[in-house]
Amino acid sequence: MPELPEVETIVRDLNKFLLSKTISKVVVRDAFVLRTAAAEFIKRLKGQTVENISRRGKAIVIGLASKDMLVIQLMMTGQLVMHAAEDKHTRITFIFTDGSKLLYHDQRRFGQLRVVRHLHEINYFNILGPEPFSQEFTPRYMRESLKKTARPIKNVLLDHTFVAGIGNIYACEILFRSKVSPQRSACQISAAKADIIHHQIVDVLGEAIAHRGTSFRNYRDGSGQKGSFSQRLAVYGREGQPCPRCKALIQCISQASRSTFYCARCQK
DNA sequence: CCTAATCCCTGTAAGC
DNA sequence: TGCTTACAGGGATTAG
Repeated sequence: MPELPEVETIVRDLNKFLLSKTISKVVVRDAFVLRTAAAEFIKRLKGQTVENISRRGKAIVIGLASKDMLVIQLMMTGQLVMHAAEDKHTRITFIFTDGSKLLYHDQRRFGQLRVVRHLHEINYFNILGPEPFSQEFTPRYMRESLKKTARPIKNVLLDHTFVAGIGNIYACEILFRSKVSPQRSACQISAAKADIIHHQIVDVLGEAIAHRGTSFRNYRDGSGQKGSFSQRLAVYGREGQPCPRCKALIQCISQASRSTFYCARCQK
């Protein structure tokens, strides 16, 4: 379940391994993850040199010499790894002219890989909100956005049209550190609290990137290694364990068809 | 327009 | 032991 910090870690790894490499061969072992014809996908990648690698939201964007872009959305169980062995979950293998390989693994096949000329060909990029680390994502934007809706704050954080890149794990952790209940209606949150949540969004995501992400189940970085932020999770996956702040037991509830972990005593 | 619910997929774990 | 069922959740789509 890669969220922004995990995808950012992978992109930084790929920038070390992949830049300037030329694709000599693409092996499509499972065309389902392409959602388009394999022949066209292969044709547009073969012989192309990687010019740049970036991230937008939870999507990986690989710029090619042809000015086409390979867009990869890992969704829940997608992995993009160098120096790994192929197995039954290997859906696509990219082979480079220097003999190295990049594997796309995906246990549950929710991920998608597409080659496009412009990002707006993929609807995801058209509706995506600001990047948390961008100048657009200001405390003012945060306050104004929360005023507009009565939805629970947890659901708003998960809404990628509001801000890009936050998933279930970090939404829980951000609200814990902000001492705000995930069930609190967004429009009832004070300006001061909105500022705190804004600050925690930037802080938690930044700290998670510094720890190379969170490996809860499937996530692995570009080298197949786990991220260490998992050890710093205060509430996620900790139902029934004592709150690190007040020792009350962490609760698990369902919101927007996702599990929410929180401390009912110190998150108000 | 806004929001909630449902679906996609498969490995793992819990329950009978 | 072995089968069945529930669950994990990013994002598109459908329903209300």
